[in-house]
Amino acid sequence: MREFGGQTELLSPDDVDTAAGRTIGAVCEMLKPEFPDLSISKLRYLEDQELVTPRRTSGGYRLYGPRDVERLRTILTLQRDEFLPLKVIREELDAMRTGAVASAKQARRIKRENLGSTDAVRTYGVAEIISMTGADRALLKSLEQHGLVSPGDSFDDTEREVIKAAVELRAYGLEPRHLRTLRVAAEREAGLLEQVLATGLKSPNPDRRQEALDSLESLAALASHVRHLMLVQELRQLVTSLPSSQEIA
Amino acid sequence: MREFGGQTELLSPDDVDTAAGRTIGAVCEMLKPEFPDLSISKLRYLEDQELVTPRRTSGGYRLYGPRDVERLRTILTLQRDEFLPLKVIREELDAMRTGAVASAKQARRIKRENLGSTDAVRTYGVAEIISMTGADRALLKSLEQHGLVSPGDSFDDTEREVIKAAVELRAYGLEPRHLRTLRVAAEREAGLLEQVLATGLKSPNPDRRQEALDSLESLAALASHVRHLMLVQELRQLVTSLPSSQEIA
DNA sequence: GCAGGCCTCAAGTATGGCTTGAGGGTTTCG
DNA sequence: CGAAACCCTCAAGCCATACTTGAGGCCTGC
Repeated sequence: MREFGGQTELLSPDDVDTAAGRTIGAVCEMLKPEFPDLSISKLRYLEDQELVTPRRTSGGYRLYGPRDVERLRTILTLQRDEFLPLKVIREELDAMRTGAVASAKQARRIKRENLGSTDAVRTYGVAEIISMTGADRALLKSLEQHGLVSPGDSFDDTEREVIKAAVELRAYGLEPRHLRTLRVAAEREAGLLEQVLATGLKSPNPDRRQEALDSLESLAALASHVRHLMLVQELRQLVTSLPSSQEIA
Repeated sequence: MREFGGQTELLSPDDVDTAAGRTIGAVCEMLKPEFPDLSISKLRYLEDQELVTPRRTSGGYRLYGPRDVERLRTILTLQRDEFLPLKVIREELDAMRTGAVASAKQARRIKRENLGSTDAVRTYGVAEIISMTGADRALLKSLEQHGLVSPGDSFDDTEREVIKAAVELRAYGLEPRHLRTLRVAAEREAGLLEQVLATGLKSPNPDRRQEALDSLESLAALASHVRHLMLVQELRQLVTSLPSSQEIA
């Protein structure tokens, strides 16, 4: 009873006897605290939908290894927190090299926003953008001066979003000059990614370029994810170091 | 025929005659290019679900003002790109002061991850984390040295995510030392936000503190959104400045 | 060797997100 | 003023997604 050559799975003290994998019931129990409405039938359903494919015993019992469990966790999180339909989850998970990654969402977002065929770029005039976003001329000017939107009197969809956000941020007292920080950060991040893929991106071979481009999307998604996590950590620390934040519980 | 005292709406040359608002059919036509499966009945349905509430003519016709249209755009985008159910879209939109914002998603994410009651913090040991993420000891050490995870032999959920991402990033050649950039960026961003809310966060008055905390979430969401947009801009620029990226179209 | 757990497969259910249709008023434009 | 085009409400229907239930039966471990 140990004939799996696969991964020796580095047993931690408390799962020595589950080294072969867990049964469906065990997995269900295990994940229930985190996902209370998980059920055995749901686990079976997820397999039916090809979201996980646990090994089987010779008798036909499902055996979930640590990776399967981890993948399940990802799936259930994506479903619960991001509301992604199972079909989309499957696609995104399949699209990534390793089955892991909870940053799948970011990837899709960047993909859609990035090189989406240059023809679909609607632009807006000043008056139009003002009525759409609630900005005023001074704000536009200021955003332009701080490099958050490109100079000129026409704006694309991304810029419209930036402006909309800037309007809201101003309500909190954040001015365009504060936002420069964000721009600088983005520049650095882009630089980092470019550096990694520089050779591929500049290759005269279109296939290699396309490949580098695809990687760029994955990389950007992952990097964004990490940065998001870092921010969360920072904020948490900031918050927990407050006087007494007890009486809200 | 001009008796709406509401907003004078800064007419741009091409919508002088729609200053009073657009009829349902006009709105539908207008948004169709962007959202091809939009229909009149869907627009009515969205009102039924209380996602938009256009004004009415005395005869009962719906009249959509620019803000309504913008809100619709937000709703439809959230639905199409983020797969959010209408109920959630409504809640998030309602929760924001201004009806605008496409960064609603980020807000939810940060909210959930942030101060989520300190008791639910499962932690993982080294062996466990290695089997879950596929990391090795050297990577863990390196992440620790570069400040991406806290020192010690136990990891929380956020750290698990960071490690998982780091494993993937390494496959692209990005090492922990590169990721320091991200950490620094996050620190600055957090600093920025703290600065804005400093007084509120340190207030002895719990109500004010809670208020500041709520603001912090909104702010973090908006800032993340802006930073994301900046990154997209950078990447787009990076990509379009390539040799000839034509033959993919 | 049997209790408790697991298997498949087919059918049923709940919810979300619309569409359709009947019956009837409103606007616009010549 | 009148007709064509457009819009209204409300009730019912429809389709997909995401499961659950149940019948009939095999697996595994004490």
